[in-house]
Amino acid sequence: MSRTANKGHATREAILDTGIALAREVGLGALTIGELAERVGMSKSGLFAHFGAKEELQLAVLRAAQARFDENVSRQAFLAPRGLARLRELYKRWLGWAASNRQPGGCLMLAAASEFDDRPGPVRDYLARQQEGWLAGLSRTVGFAVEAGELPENTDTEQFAFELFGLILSTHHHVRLLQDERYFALAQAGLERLINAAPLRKD
Amino acid sequence: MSRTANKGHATREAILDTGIALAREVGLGALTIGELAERVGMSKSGLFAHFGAKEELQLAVLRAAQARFDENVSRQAFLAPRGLARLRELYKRWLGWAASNRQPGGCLMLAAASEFDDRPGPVRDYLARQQEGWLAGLSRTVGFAVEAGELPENTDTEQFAFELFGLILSTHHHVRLLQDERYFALAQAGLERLINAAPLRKD
DNA sequence: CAATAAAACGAACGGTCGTGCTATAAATTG
DNA sequence: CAATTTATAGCACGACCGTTCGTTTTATTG
Repeated sequence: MSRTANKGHATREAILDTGIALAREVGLGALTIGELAERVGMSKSGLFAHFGAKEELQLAVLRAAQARFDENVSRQAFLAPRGLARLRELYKRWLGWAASNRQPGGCLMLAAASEFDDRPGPVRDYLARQQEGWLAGLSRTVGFAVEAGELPENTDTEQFAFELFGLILSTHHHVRLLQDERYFALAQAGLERLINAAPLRKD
Repeated sequence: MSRTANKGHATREAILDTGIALAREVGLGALTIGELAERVGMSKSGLFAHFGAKEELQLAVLRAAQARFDENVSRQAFLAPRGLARLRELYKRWLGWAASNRQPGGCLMLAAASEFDDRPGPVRDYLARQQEGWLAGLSRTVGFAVEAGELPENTDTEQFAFELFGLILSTHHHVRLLQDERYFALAQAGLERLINAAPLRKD
């Protein structure tokens, strides 16, 4: 028996697919097994058996969402050459992912982080670890632009990444809450200002 | 009978006080009447009678939190003279309010906005209207610094406010999720960069 | 095809949810 | 103090929660 070709794996994938969508709508904490089972078209207990606990379902949904993010944002952006080109591509795809109003719910990871940042446990731990990794990757991407001579030698890459993250968050917040796509232009202007007046190390 | 000296008003205030704290911990959507009643020390139905509906309780909690925010941030900052002094004071108090790890839960309005930005209804409407007002006030505060000659004449005040908001959000996100107060320094550096390299209007 | 393992189901559990209703206790008023 | 309004409590409701368990259906294997 191959590891991926069994029935269980297939339905599990379908559950996670719908689970991501549902969690986006109601929040990861408010995701309920009954509602999810109904959307998938199976019984509550049948679905439950795949995870054994609500928390495991939440973690599985987060991991699945993370995988989709990596595919659509990180991996695609890494096809662009190191430097500003890659940074711009990453920012563009990240913005589209996080703040797109196309489908309801915005970015699941951002919403979950806001929801769980005060609830100790595996979910919070997962989100924190993932955030650390993402921030480190961002700094590295900025660093490549420095190495390429496209940003000042003494650019503070961590500060740059921190502010870049703020631009994404502000766009996410305003686009989603105020339903005004005009804020995408401000996000773009913010990136250009970061590039043209990059934060420098103090030393 | 005076309007404020009756018993009902007093307990209602106590309920909202505890309600803010509880909503910070579990989220506004997950705030339950039973748990809140227990914390306040009264019966579920007794508490419920004050609001008549869960949604009214949520709105009342939000309004109460808003009032506290206005007192501690806006009103205090407006004691400083117009210009960069007021802007810095506002930023400092805002940061302290939103990202302080002193008491659990962070900023209720930010958390609620993230939670309800996809759930149409009175709560969402309230948050959106409040956000519009706050953003307009921010722009005005930046504008005073322009009028005072402390920022370039053609400063884009909306862009400035948008990016300022991003710095707060990024600090909130990182301080709360990663439990690292080091990010307050990045927030400060971000403000200085905004002031020293302010975004300019394109025209 | 038969034997076996995996997956899904249905019913039930103790709890908690928001929300009525009715009665009692407390505060306010004349 | 008595009358009356206001605030609180108690109880019950239907609905849904996460979880368990035994059974039945469906896949996989030899």
